[in-house]
Amino acid sequence: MSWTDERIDQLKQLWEKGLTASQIAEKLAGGISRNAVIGKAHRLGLKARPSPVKSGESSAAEAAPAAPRPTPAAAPAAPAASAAAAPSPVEAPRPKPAAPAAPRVVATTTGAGGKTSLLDLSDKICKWPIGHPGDADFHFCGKPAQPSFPYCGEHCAVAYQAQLPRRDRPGGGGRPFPPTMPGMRPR
DNA sequence: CCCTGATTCGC
DNA sequence: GCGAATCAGG
Repeated sequence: MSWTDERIDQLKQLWEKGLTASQIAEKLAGGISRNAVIGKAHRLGLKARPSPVKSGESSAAEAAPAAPRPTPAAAPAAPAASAAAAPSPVEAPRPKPAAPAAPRVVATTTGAGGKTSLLDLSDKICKWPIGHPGDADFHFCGKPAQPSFPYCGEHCAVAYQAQLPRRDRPGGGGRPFPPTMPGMRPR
C-alpha cells in the first residue's frame, strides 16, 4: 500500500492531533508500521511535537564523528539448545552499551584489571559470573554473547540443557538439591 | 522490558 | 519516496 492523498490527510490530522506514531499506524489500514508513519511525517515536514528524546542536544562540542556503522552481519548458527531452565546464576544490572566509538575488538574487558566487570556488561557480552560476588576477583566471562542470549556459546551450553530422562542423567536422578529443606513439607 | 520520536540508508 | 533498522532517550 502506498501513501494516497487520503491516507496522507489522515496522517496529518492524527499527527497534529497528538496521537503517537504507533497509534496512527494502527488507525491507518494496510499494515503500516510506526516507522513508516514517522518517516512520512518527516517527509511531509510535520514532526516537531513533544519528542521524548529531544532533551540532550549539546549546543557545542560534537567531537564524535559519524560512527562507521558496520553491517550487522548475519548471526552464526544459534545454539539450538532447547531451553529447559535458565539457572540465571546472577542478576546483573544492564548499563548502557559502551560508547559507539568502541573499536570493533572482540571481547570487552577492562583495560585496567583485565577482568570483565559490571560496567563492561552489555547485551553482547557474556554475563556468566566467574567466582563469587563480593570476592576481589569476581568478574564475568566477557566473551561475545550468542545473539539474543545472555551468555557466550560455551556458557549457553551449560545454562540451557535439554531435559534428559532421569535414568540417563549423570548423577543418578534425584533432585539436585536435598530432597527436603528445613521447614519444607514434601508435596 | 516496554515505550517514544529521530535518523540513516538500501531499496 | 519509502520504511526497516537503528539510535537515543524515558
